[in-house]
Amino acid sequence: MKNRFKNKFIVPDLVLQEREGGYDKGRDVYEQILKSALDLLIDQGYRAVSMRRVATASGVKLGNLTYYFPTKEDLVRELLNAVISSYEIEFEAIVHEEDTTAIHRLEEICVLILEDIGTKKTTRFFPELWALSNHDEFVLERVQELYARARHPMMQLISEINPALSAAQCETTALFMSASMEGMTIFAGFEKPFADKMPWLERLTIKSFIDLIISMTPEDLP
Amino acid sequence: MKNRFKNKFIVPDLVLQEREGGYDKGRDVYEQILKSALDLLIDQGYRAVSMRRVATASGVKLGNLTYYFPTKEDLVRELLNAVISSYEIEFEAIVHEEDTTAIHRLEEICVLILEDIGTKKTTRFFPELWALSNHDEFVLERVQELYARARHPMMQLISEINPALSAAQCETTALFMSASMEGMTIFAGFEKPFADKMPWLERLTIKSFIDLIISMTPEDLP
DNA sequence: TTCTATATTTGTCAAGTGTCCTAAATTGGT
DNA sequence: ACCAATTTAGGACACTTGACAAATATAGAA
Repeated sequence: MKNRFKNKFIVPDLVLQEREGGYDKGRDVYEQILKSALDLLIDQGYRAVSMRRVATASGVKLGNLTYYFPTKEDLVRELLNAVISSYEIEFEAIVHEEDTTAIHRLEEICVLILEDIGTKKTTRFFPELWALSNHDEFVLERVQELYARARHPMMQLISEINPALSAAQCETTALFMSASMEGMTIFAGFEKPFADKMPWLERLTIKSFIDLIISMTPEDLP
Repeated sequence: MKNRFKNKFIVPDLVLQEREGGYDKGRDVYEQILKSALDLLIDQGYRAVSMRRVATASGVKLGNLTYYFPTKEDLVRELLNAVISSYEIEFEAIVHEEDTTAIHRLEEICVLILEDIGTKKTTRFFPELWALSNHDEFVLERVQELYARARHPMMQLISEINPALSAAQCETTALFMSASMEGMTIFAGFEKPFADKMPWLERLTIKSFIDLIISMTPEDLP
């Protein structure tokens, strides 16, 4: 339990891959640019993410911004990569906690995901990704890769809870669970109309997921 | 069953409220503009919906477009209204089918929603709405109003299946179900990586929903 | 036909967009 | 202090955007 809190504070909003050359100041500015771009995206949406706005928001001149990110596409891709990486690291941290029963761990994962959905960052960021992914192959692949990594620990636990299920069946079940939880972003995410109902949605989610996994027979799925 | 097909063909993509004055040709152009704007939104995303693109796509001069829609906001609001209205009409049609058991009707509603999610129009349109609703109060309210209408028939059937549940409990359960299904847009929607898995997601959805409703006790929710 | 409401065209405006280029300033190791 | 690599600043280009105005054309009832 303490670890969860720890993770929430340790994992930053952005995780950037180290550059090769460059001075120290350059890396600071690089990070500040992405941070400002993320703030802009979260607070005002993708429309507000223009080279000039990112420049002024990060206290950098436009010409200098194009030095770090020659094209807007470069900027956006690096931003998405950095943000998505932060989630991947967060999930990685959960996988390495092995203390209680499979059911309890699965419950913990669901709670963590659903509480993350209530976050401003997640509520604002992911719908933008979903919209972008409809017309941008790169975004689609990157997002689906993230979700695939999130499903992985769930699959293992599902298999552990109900060993009668095949790998494919566990995969489909994890997909169902993940999709089911993501959908709550729109209704009970940050400042959404049913944000106050999230605790009850969590209970329903866990109850129905556990019941489903336990009661599922190999005949229910191929 | 035949009615479902019938509805799919009868309900148009756009439902526009009748104007007061104006010539016949004016109404045709008005409709053509919204149709082109929708195509643009679906095929290329919200970024592509500019006054000029809509004008050329609909074969109308820019000046003439601003005659029908003085501002872009007017155009977008009318477009959303027209599209969302079409879904509301679709749901209205389902409510008035009263033939079989409550469980069977609930299953039918879920199947219809999930199959609609596989549609190109729905897969492309709603994520744009979700993203817009994060920074546009009008869009948020309009979308939530649509979902509220969609939950209404579900609530009634839930109450019929498990009469022990209170109205608030039915409401929360319907919210859970709706959110759960909407989330599948991102994974198994039109041309999404798991679009071929949709039939199995449907089975899991229905099984888990029915099991949840039946097994739920008044102590599970407030 | 005549006439008015309706529809259409053409052109313009200021503001914003992404991208590029060149010169200057700064950094940090030698 | 020197110097090359790195960072910054400023300006410019071609283009798109939303909004507006004035002139013209068309519809359809009188």
